[in-house]
Amino acid sequence: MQNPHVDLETEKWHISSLWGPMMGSTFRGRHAHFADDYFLKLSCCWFPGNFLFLKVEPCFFASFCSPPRIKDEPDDDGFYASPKEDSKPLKRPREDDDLLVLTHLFKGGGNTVACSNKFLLILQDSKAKKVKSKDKKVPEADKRKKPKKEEEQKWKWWEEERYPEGIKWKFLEHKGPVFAPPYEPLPENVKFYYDGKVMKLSTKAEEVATFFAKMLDHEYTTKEIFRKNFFKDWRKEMTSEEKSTITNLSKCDFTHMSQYFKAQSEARKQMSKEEKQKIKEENERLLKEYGYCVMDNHKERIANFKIEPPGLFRGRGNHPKMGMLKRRIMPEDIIINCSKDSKIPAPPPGHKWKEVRHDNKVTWLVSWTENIQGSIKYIMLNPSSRIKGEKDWQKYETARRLKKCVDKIRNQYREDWKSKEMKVRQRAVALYFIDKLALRAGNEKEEGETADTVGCCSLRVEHIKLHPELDGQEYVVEFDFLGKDSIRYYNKVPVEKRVFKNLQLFMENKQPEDDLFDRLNTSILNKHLQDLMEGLTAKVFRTYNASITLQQQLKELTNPDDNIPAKILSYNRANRAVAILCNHQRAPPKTFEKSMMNLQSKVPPPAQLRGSRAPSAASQETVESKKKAVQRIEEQLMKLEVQATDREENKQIALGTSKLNYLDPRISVAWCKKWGIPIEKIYNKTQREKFAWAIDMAEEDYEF
DNA sequence: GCCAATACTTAGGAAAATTTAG
DNA sequence: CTAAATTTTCCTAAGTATTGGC
Repeated sequence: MQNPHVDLETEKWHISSLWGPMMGSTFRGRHAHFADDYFLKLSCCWFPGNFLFLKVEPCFFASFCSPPRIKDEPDDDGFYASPKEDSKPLKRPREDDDLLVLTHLFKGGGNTVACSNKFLLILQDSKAKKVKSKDKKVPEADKRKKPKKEEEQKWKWWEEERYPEGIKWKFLEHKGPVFAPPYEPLPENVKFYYDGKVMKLSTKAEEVATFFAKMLDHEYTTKEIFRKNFFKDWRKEMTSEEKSTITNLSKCDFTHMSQYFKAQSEARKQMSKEEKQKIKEENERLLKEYGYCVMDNHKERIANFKIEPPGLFRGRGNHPKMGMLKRRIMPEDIIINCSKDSKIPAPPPGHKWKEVRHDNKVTWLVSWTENIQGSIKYIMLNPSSRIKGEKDWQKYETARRLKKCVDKIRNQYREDWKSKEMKVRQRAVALYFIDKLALRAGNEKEEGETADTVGCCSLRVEHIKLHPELDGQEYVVEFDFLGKDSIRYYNKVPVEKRVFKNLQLFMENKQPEDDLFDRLNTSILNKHLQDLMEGLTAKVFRTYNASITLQQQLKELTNPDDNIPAKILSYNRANRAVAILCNHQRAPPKTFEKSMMNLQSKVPPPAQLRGSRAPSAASQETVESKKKAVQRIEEQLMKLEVQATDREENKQIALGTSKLNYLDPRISVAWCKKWGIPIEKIYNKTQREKFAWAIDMAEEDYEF
């Protein structure tokens, strides 16, 4: 189908016999009954440029989904099959070259703009826009109902066949990134002082100075490294006169600038409703125009379509580069990735892209090189997109394959503790830590380029202490190190004697700053894991242990007799067990104590409960209503107590990270179905979008 | 085997939005 | 209504893992 102009004549009989149901009830559904054994899938979506497409695609009813493909993943492995289909599941073909796609205007015989082989038959007509704008106005009156239509139109990519290994898409079109707004010079009356005297800065120097001024309240602007890095980079932006005048950061007075920004942000808060509305609308317009792309016939949300604005770099923890200037990204820095046959995004007037490439082996739309670490940054799709969702699903399938062989692997590494080879022993002990404690792999990092943090393979002697006996336990290892994001990992763990002895051996004749596993790195470890199971890497253990823990904990903690809030507390506790395992911490909220007090004060005093109990003399009706009142209050009390407990236990623990990245969502979905918990109690809107695949496919008997 | 480059996932905190309390 | 509390979203840093060239 190379010819982009599709002759519709031959298809006419399809259309005419379809038209009635299509415009009628079946328009709202996904499948139109066309003949006894034949269905047409209808779907509709908006494209940039404001066209509504209605897509018509033949399909067999029983053709449901395929599991995510992992190289040679056995087919018997935990995929979801349609309940209607027990024998070999037919895979619904990917929407592809020979699709027939029509706008709803076809009937009217609009202006035909047939499109490329893989794409669409577009019928462009002013009516399309009319319908669109009408649609847009409706929500004003009917905002609450709006989601219904959208929900029904959601594309179930998980019911479709996957692409061959390595190919990420066939068609990709987008509008390019949104750049940071240009610098707006300060008003004349906002002054910068050097050595007590007013000094007018050049625009470039002033811009960088504002970055510092905006951070003045932060503790890190007092740090030696921050100030040194900042000052060095700031001077690069100065004119030669400025450079010769401004030689000492301590003589710089940014306070006036800082006050100005505070006033600005205060003013922003005080803005009228209309002004706020205007800003909101502008953001929505931006999102609508740049926030989506078309990837393989579907409009998909982009995660980060805005280019990171310039500013001062502040890494996490004790970062050697804190305070450095993160430079402004220009179109000339940008590499665009899209299809050859797509409309290539235009660079801003007077500018050029660094490069436009057409690489469908990668998922990113835009990339640039950042100047602090020299690393590449990408614009990619939202977690709700097919390309991210498929990968996520696959991740959990890999973890489930590990479940099947984890016992074997555990036996293996226990054997390896006795190996003659030092390398093998180190590998086995490291793997034991990764498995038991859910430690991260621990790649090597370039010294002096980043904060000093470690993972398993990069642990140093100074990070552990060995206690032959501690608090009545034998062979205790005390871990104390900074992990990812400089979050402290502190744990005292009793280990098996062999592990303990091995650790003693590894530490012999070493300095505190020497590597604990000097014969090991992540690449050696992962190569070994690859031999044990296809697709196995160190991080799969984290996923596996997190998910299996959630499943076990849910089984253990859920009390069938509990009401919904109590069951949710159990869920959160199971989630919490995982977060603790993965060491997902957070700074306790600033208002924690106070909000805890507030909660306590809301608990109705016991007197209220007792007082509600009616004396026996009361009429039957009164007794009943009083009883109900008591019940209501008790329920309320219970809810508050549960809430208080939950919050207290959660003080320093972040549940979000594990929920989003480590827990197979099908476990949660199944649990909700089993106990009649609405999914909204567990997942918010974003999370439901990300996990749409799991919500759609998992039944209550799902086993991880 | 080693290194640099690349691509992609995971992470906590800040800011914005929404909800609740007063 | 306003303000405070809480939740959600945004932001982008910081990890993991693979690959390809030597």
